[in-house]
Parts: sequence; C-alpha cells; structure tokens
Amino acid sequence: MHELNDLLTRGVAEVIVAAELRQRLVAGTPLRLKQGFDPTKPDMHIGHAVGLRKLRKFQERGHQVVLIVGDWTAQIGDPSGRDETRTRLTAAEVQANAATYMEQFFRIIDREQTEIRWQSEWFGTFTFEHALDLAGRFTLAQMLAHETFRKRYDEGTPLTILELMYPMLQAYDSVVIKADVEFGGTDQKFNILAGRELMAQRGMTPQHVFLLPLIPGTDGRKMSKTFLNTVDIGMPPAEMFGRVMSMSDEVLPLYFEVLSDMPTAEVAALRPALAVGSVSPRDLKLRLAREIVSQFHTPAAGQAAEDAFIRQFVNRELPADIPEHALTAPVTIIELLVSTNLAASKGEARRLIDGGGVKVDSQRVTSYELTLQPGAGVVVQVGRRKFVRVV
RNA sequence: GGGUCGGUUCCGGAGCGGUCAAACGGGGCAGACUGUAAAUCUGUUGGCUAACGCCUUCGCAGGUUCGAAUCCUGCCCGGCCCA
Repeated sequence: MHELNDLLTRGVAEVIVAAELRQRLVAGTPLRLKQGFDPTKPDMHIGHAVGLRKLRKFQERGHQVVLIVGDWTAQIGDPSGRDETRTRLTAAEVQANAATYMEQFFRIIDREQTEIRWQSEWFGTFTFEHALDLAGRFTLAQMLAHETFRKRYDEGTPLTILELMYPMLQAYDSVVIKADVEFGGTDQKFNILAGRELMAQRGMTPQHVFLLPLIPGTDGRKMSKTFLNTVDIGMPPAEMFGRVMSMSDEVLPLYFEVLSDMPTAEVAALRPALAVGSVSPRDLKLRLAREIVSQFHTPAAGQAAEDAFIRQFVNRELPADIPEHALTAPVTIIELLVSTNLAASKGEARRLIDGGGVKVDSQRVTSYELTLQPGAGVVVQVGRRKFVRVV
C-alpha cells in the first residue's frame, strides 16, 4: 500500500481523477500508459526523465507503456507556455532528432514493455475531411480557456489556427492508442484534458491525467533548451556531474524526490535537515550528482566522475586526462589559444588574458607575447575547466 | 485592397545625418568571494592589430550627401486599424 501511495504521490504534481486511478490500480488490470515526445531537439534532458522514471515504476507493476513519437506535432511546435509561434521543423530534422530519442528512452524504461507509435501512422493518411471533423469537435471558447492562447489572443500577438490544432492532434493520439492514462509535465494539462474531452465524445473511457513537476535547470529557471540550463541525458559523465554540482541548493529536495531512488521518508527529511544545517548541501549534491550519472551511464562512471570532480575542483589538482596539442614550431600564447579552440578569436584570447583567465603551469599569463616551445610539456588553462597540454 | 506602425549586434530594446561597433537590461565568458552552489561585486561581450587605425555589421537592393543604422526610392517580411 505504501508502494502504491508512493507511485501516486511521490514526485507527482497532480492526478486527475486520482481516486478513480487508484481504484483501477488496486484492481490490477494492466493499463495503457501514454506519453508523447516531440523530437524538436536532438537530445532529451533529465527533466524528460522524470516522467520516464515514473513510467518505469508502473512497468514494474505490469503496465504497458505507449510512447508517441510526435513527428507531426513536432512540426507544429507545442504552443503551451509560448508567447510566439515556434519555428516549424522539417520532416528530416524531426527524423534525425527522433533517432537519439529512441536510444535515450531505453536508458530508463524497459523496452520489452514499451510500444512505440509514430503519429504519422495515423496522421499520414488523414484526409482534410478528417481534419475538419476533428476541428469541429472543439470550440473557440474551449481553446481560449488555455491560458497561453487567451493571453496571446488578448495581447494581439499572432496566434495561428495551426497552433490551435496542436492540442487536438495530441488528443487524437489518445483516441487512437486507447490510452488509460496520459503522462506529461504540468504544462501539458490543457492538452491532456483535451484528450479526455475527445475520448468522452467518442464514448470511450476518458484517460486519466498524470502530471509531473517541471524541474529547474542550472540557473534556477525552468529547465529548457532555450535557457541553456539543461542537463542532457546524452552528456558525458564528467560534464553531467559538473552541471548537477552547479545547481542551486534549493533544488536538492525536489531533485532527490523525482530523480533518485532515495527512500521517500528520507527525502521528506531533507528539507528540515537542510533548513537547520544538519546536512551539508555540498555533500548531498555530490551524492545527487553521482546518482544521476550512475543512472544515465553506469555506477562506475558515476564514481569516476565524482573522484575526478573532487580531484579537480575540491583539491584543485589538474584533471587526469588533459588533451595534448602538438607544436612543430614556437607559437605565442594568443595563437595557441585560438588554434586549440580555447578562445574563439585572437581578440577573445587577448580579453581572456586581460581578465586574468589564462594560466600556464598555474602561473597567470600577463603578456600577449608569451611564447610556447614545442615539447615544453606545459599545461595551458583557460578559466577553471579548459585545459590543454603543449607537447 | 486602403491606412498606419515596425524590421538594430546572441535575445529584448535605445538610437533617428557626423562624437555609433552602436545606450541600457538579459544571457554568455573571465575575475573576486566560495562548496565550480546561490546571492553579490568587477571586467568583458564583431574581426584584424602591440598600438594608431583599418575592415565587416543595424531586413534586401539602389540612391542623396564630404559623411547614413539614421534621409529618399523600390522590394521582402511582420503587427494593428478599415474593408
């Protein structure tokens, strides 16, 4: 029973209709759990993993996951939360992005209990007649109930009919695959509710709505590609570890709740413990970073990333593997920075030196004229994390 | 179709004949402080140059002028109002 409570409440923003869903879970009949993904970017970030992890837990109880690859909706772009029309992607871009998604899904969920469906299976043969029929099932008033739409309408910013179609397509997916529950971030509430509406009109049992919290990114704002604050599932272990470590302390309880296997009771104790200072936020964050890297890579990689992090940033030692740059003739520090991509241009290289951001063998560089010899073996460093060894 | 407002550097947004590579804010980068946290503070943020300076950039193409992001003409794109 505790387990069921956890399933329905831990890391969950809202369930509609909670009591009914609980009954069906108690009854034990396998359910069809839908979650859609629009492959609008090549990589998924760990915010996406929040829903996938929850789906995984349901799979462990024998339920069937149906992932929808939104190859049609990706070309419209979900207007939810957007104050302007998105750039439309081409079919080829969507295809390429979807390929990465395919690989990344199964780092978290069980492939055996997952059905992958592409929207083009049904929308590819949709006729205009079908589209008109679908459009006829929703009213403008219903659409304007969506805060995003209403805001843009009221402000007079452009709002295309195409964008109004987005929730309809997502709703139609649920009809086709006969979803029992649809999962999504809290920003998906309107779209998923539209699915309930459409299913009810067709005489089907409306799907339940399972909403997951959106998590903050490295800068505290909502994690989003647009803000450059994501931790991507495809990142190498060291970078992933570093990104988690640069999170604000405030995110710790939520992150442990939605992205770790820390026991729920322990998670609940985190907030008070942090408030009175009985746990060290830094140590806790190291643990979080290790857990996250372990999940998306391997436990060994998680441990290695932690060790490397402590060496490099806590003990201020040089990283273990520094890329080497071979010289055939002496070059100035400016030229070296540019040719190793440590600086984008000579101008930037000079600015970095002016700002005190360049070091050679831990000595701050103060002259543009500093010359490096082939075979010197010195370590050139820009900022805290970019290194190259001159050989 | 008519009227009207607008397209500026990564984003937002000033500038409206020279002092503009272009205010200000955000973001990015670097420095200080640190726990690579947050917050804060400082510097920097088109290219080449040691520097003087030169080159490219303000929707596109022309033009006026000693000189244009700023004026004129045409074109492309968008908002609003009228139909």
